[in-house]
Amino acid sequence: MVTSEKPASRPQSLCFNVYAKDCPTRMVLDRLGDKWALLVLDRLQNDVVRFNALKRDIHGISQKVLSQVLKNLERDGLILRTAYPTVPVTVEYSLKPLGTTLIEAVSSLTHWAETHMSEIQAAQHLYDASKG
Amino acid sequence: MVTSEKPASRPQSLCFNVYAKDCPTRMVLDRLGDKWALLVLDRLQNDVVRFNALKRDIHGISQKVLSQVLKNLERDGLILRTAYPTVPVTVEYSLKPLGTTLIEAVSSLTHWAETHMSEIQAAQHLYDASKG
DNA sequence: CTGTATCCTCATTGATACTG
DNA sequence: CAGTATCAATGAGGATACAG
Repeated sequence: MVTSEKPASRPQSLCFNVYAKDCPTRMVLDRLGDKWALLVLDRLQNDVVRFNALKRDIHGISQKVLSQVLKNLERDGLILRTAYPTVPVTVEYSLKPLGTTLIEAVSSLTHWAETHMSEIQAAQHLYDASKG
Repeated sequence: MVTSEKPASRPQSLCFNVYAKDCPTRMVLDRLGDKWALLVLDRLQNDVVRFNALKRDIHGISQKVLSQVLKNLERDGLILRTAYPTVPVTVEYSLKPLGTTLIEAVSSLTHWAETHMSEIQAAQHLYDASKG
């Protein structure tokens, strides 16, 4: 796609180049865009949790999606997967330090959400009322 | 779905109840999950921009998606749409204060991304090498 | 210029069944 | 218990054409 080029006049506030596919911002947002990933990270924040416990706690997630999410998070170095050779096998997931720092960064966003949610809802009602 | 109930032992770090559909965190993440919305907000951070300028600057976005995104952001009270009755019509989009605060909150995430991206990539390479 | 409408494709997801 | 495999359905998103 685009390799560089954006209106040159203003500072690159979000990212060196938000249009580049390899932009860090894009990647983090993709990760957050996965609505389940963050719930998994959150659930692991203070606990070591097994696969089925995650599935049970994060209500609504399917087995397939959970295993996908876990694989991605593990690949990113955010969580640790530990398998014990019991019968049947036991697998535990836990947060790595990198995952911990991400959760901490995210909390500023959640704080924003809690603070401004009422404003957003008010704006939505206003908008809906005026537009039909 | 689930109305309450989650392992009660640990603090509700992310949200009062991440399983509830009306959880603020969910909503903000949904908004961020829309990969284009943030690019639009970013582009508006210091400028007032017209529709086609946005379309041109945010390379790869389609007309349809751009208009959807703009409508959502306007509905949320994050941006302001101003139409001038010229011929042909002129429409300008700008950031409202609420949108500005969101962008600021997001910047902590982008900072995390820039700081830790190399660690993630290293982890990915390690993972790919070990798993084939 | 600023959109809306339509069609179409492709990726994500859920459900289900099966394996080590 | 902890996944993988397969299939069907749903919907987001692109391309294109058209309208105010």
